Amino acid sequence: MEPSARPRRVTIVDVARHAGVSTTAVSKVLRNAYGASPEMQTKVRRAMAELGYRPHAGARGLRGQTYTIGVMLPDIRNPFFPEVLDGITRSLEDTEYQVLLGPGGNGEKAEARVTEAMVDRGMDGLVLVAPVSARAHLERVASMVPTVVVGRHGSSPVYDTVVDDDVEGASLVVGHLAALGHRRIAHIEHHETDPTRLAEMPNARRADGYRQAMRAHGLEEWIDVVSTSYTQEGGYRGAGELLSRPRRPTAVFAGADVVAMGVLEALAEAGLSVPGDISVSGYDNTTFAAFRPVSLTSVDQAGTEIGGHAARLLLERIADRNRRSVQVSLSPTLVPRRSTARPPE
Amino acid sequence: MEPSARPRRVTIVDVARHAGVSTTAVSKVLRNAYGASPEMQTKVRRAMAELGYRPHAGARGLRGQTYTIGVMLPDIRNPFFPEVLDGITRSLEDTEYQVLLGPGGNGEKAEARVTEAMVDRGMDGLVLVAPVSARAHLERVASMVPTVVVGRHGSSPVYDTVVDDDVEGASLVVGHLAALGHRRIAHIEHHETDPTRLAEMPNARRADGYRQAMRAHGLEEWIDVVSTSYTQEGGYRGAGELLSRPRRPTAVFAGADVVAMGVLEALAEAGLSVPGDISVSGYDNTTFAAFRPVSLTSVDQAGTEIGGHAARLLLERIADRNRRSVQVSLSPTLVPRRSTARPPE
DNA sequence: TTGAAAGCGCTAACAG
DNA sequence: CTGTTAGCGCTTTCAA
Repeated sequence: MEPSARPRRVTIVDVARHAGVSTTAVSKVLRNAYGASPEMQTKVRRAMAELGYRPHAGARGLRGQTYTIGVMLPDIRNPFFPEVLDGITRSLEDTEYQVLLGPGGNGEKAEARVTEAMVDRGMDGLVLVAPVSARAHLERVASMVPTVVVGRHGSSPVYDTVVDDDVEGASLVVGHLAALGHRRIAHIEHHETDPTRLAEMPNARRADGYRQAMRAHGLEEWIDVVSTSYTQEGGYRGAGELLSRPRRPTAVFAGADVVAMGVLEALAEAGLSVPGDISVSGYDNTTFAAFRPVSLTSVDQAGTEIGGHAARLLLERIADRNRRSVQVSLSPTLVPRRSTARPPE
Repeated sequence: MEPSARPRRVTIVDVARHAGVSTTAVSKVLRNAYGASPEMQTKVRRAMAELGYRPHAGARGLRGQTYTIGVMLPDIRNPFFPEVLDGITRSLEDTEYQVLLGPGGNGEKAEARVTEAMVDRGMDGLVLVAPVSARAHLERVASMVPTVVVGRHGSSPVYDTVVDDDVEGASLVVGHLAALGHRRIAHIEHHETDPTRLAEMPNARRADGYRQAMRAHGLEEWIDVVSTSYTQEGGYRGAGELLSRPRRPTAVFAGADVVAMGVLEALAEAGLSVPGDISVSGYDNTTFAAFRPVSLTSVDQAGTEIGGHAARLLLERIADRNRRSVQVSLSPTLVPRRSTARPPE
């Protein structure tokens, strides 16, 4: 292993020479393009194999495609996103496309940097997962490269969307708690100020769904929403606020599993038992929700399927850039666990 | 937003014409290369800004660099890796380099696909996190592009390594449990067959460290290692096996936090309390280890620093490809929580 | 069906 | 310090 041994890459020219054909021929075989006889095909393929040829994606991208799909994840830490990613990679593993991830970093600037970088690298298509960027930016990106937006409501003519029905998810939780006999059901939401995002972000939909469901169950007088953030700390603060109410809620619907963890922390400190004194539900059905000591009731979003749909839509759009935009909405399911039970007498 | 409005990209030629200079001049400014007067600089920069010019990474890569760093993560789900990633991106956010992730997918074939893809895309440097591939493959990759391997012991002349001292980590756990009064301390390890990997993989080091520490504490007669896998299910099976021993251990050192979750599951089913009946320790100090209902004693690996070192080493190696390889080893710390306590009388 | 030649956007080597 | 020129590896006309 000589550190200085840096052999020149095998190029299409080498393959052509080795096979005794033109570079054009090699290119055609490479792309499965029309106009290469079976004998030509086998000849070229043999040469490629013998030389260990690998096409240079950057060079291909200069004229054609890079065979690269970029996936922007806002937060690698959120255990829900890997599911989506799995769905995407699985749908793409039998294609020539390679998936590369961009760390979105939860902020408009970080997202802009990553999306620009992906465009600059000539990616053939983009999947943006739960982006927080302004819609104008999303549309600008989508106007340059085929794009599918995941986990954000609202439709655009230039990109496709895949979402899970957050209103329904919230309704499942409220329904579950109401059926157990709870009336004083509170909700902790992620605070959102930006007016355009307000309608499109899942967190806002969950809060809306909560309100709607409470009304549907005749519990409007108990509607109680605390605005913090979708973090453990947000859950902790939110729970603190709820515990200071004159009439405490008997159930807390946290907008995300991490939020629920903060709630559990606060309840434990206050000496309250779950679900004995208070029931708690999360959202996302993340890995740790299933862990024995946690056992958190949550809403499952079928991440794999979301990713699968996103990949399919993207391939379609790459094939036909002018086709009409599509919106896919999937239904969540409730996963009841030991953190929810009948309210105390 | 016309779906069909696809304006031609602004190129270096446009910038040159707009600024009234040569393309070479623009290229020099772009790269902060030597040989451009201050006036030239400002003129060109203005033109770039006015036209909204963005360099095409693929085209740049054809002659020079792509300004892209590829990071291969074996398993996005493992909450330890995001830490490493943070360290990398943070060290790189003030540079021109963009970080893109490749989903390694935990398998030699998947890893090969991703590393090849990164090489094909002309990436300037690679960080391979906890790769399972054969060393020969790692060296082949490293011989083509500057590479840093993270979380794998053993040194190579062609790539740098950054590891956390797993032997010491295991020793911390055993020391902690021994100090609490435990003697019958068992360990659940990840089963490893491949002989070359055996010496290099962190899991093997942890098991070794466990054995060494047990001896150092005069507890060799209680050495008890169960080989399963670093998964929740592996922990469940491992615990089941340990519970069937004639003399049950009073403490279980799981080689990873997920493994510990499986252990907790099995103990709960057996009606045993933690830490009342049995103490449990994990490894990695993942996010959920800190969650209130979990509160798992674990070993923290300073992932951010690991990532930071990896990025630094990579930049150094990109600057000087023939410099001697470097091995960095960091020290772990123990994070005691409520899952460990004195053994029952 | 095949191949020659031009060119994608940029950098490097070289002259001026 | 500046500009001209020749590629990088591939795809795409366009003739043959």
